[in-house]
Amino acid sequence: MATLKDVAREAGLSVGTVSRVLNNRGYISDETRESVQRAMARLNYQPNEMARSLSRKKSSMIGVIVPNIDHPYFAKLISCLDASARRQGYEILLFASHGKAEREEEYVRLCSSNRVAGLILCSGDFSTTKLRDLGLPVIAYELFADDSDAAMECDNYEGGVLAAQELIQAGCRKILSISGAGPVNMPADARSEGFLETCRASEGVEAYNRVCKAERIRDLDYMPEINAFLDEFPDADGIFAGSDVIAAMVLKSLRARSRKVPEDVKVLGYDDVMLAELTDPSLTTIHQPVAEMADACMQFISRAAKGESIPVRTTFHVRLTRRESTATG
Amino acid sequence: MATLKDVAREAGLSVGTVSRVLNNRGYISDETRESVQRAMARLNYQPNEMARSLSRKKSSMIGVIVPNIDHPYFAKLISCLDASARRQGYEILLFASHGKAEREEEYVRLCSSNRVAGLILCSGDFSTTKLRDLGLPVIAYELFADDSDAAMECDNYEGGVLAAQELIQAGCRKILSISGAGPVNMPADARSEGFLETCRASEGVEAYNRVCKAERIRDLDYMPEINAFLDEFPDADGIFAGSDVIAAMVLKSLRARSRKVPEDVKVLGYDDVMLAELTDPSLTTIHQPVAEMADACMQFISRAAKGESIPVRTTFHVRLTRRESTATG
DNA sequence: TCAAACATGTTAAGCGGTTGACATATTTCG
DNA sequence: CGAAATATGTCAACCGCTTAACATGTTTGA
Repeated sequence: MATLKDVAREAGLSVGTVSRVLNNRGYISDETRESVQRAMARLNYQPNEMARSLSRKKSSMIGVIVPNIDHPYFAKLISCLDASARRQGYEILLFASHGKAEREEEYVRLCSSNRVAGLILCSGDFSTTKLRDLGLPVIAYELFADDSDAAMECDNYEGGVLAAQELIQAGCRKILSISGAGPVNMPADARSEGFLETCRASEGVEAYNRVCKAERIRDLDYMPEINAFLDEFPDADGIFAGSDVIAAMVLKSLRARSRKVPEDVKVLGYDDVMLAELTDPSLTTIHQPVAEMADACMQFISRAAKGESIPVRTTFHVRLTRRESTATG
Repeated sequence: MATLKDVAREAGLSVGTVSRVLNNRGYISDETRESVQRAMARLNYQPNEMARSLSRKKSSMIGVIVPNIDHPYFAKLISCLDASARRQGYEILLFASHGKAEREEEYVRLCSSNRVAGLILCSGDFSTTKLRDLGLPVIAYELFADDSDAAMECDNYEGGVLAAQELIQAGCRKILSISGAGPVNMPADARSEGFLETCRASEGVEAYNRVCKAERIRDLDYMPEINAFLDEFPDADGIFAGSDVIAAMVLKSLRARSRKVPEDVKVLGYDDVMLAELTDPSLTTIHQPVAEMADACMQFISRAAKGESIPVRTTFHVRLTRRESTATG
């Protein structure tokens, strides 16, 4: 594979000049620039990014650690991160922790070893981890990490409140919240808080809370627990699910119980992923502005790389997207 | 950030010895090994992978190019690739082409620039591209690339045949195939071939074929075309969808038309992703052994890296997973 | 006309780790 | 006992690119 030196020889110029063309630095005549570009084309030259990164002491990769790639929410998030990354000239180095703390740590180490330009953590609890030592911008996406450079969140409490209001307005009086806890505390836990507090503040509304086991994030098999919860509350007339995936499974479980949605019981999801439109009935859900959040992550990393300071915490509003699963009348 | 030299100084040893410990090479006493490890721990040393890669002229990253990360099938594929990659000590550098040829080329270039250890192409048509020049193992996953080191496929024709047999056995006589073409020719096109040929070889069965526009892969919004196709064939009693996503949308469209599945019309998907279990009715679908295929990809890259030769084409069987959408009686 | 600005070259150090050549000890064991 | 195996050190080249320092021209323009 051709090197800078080869290109310089081919173009009859010095490596310095060729490097200047490559990096758009210093004075270069159009003529020289073109001559260099032609030489590069002739040799099919591809600059060695490893060497450049080594020299610059920073790569153009962004580490992304999620619990599960296969989960529609994270798939959507990764997709948005990818789009924003490309726009800023970054690439994505992807890792799935499957909710295991030791993997999360290992992947952080790996990213650090690869001298990524930034790290986006979407999995785990780093509230006690010394992330500052890494010497690179770290963004905590919907998780606790006191030591991160920036926390990126939705207003989860608000989401819970919106969900509760919707169900109550739709006439539900015995409401069950089924959330899929992470293996650790996370901002998303505030959803059920907001939800339950709103329910409890409401006259004549009973609200219950059930949480699926943390390890479900690995294979997304929430069904056994959902079935158990629905057995426990066979007469609930409103269900708030912690994600659209859980909501879809709730629909399935209710179907098996011949309970009609939304007639007998209303269901509300969270995330607003494609799945929410494809279920029958389609899911009313709390929409998270994932694309905007992903873009903000990348912008922040880009700015942090330039030495600019970035907000320590950024919170986005969520909104309710109404579909069939909470329809009335 | 500490370097090898720092570690050597800290441990009172030479860089050569430390490097030997790091790479598990040559003679090292347990005592020295531990002393080095302690020094590394004290300094919180993280080997610089850029430098190692530069030296070794190869990174431990695998480039993966897919059309769309958000598509459940590709999300599943990426998830499996990630799992296998980690097992072999590789990381994943991920790119979404959104079906655009110029991006595919750019990403191949980027991977090459990053000197990835291998490249897995799951998007595009590289049948005329000179991939050999890249000097790295390239795997064509369900796409045409004559110049790749290995083609990884399912028996798509078989999938079409299985689908046709299922619908015909279930009593369908006017059958429509709706596939989501890629922007280019791809092995998956054989699905509808196998399907149509099987239908046409069957007495009294009418079969039609409709293809969604290529660019739908970008936003996965197949609905307008699905609606048009179902308007065109309002009395079809069997529908074979090119993916579970399309099948789920077909279900939705049929629902709006008050056509009961499976009573009035049977629907069959492809891929067997989580979505297939969550729709109502759940989807009979053609199961692809994605995990096995992903693992084979990584194994091959690993072997190719050792200079071993790998099969130029590997084809996996598919199988039918029967659920509610084709139930009879 | 003369200092900037422009254009290019040469040289060399540095990024951090790998690797091989070669030198020296000390152990081990047949 | 002496050769082989073990254990470590020194040194230097190399991977491919960046960058700064410094030199040397050629244009420009006030």
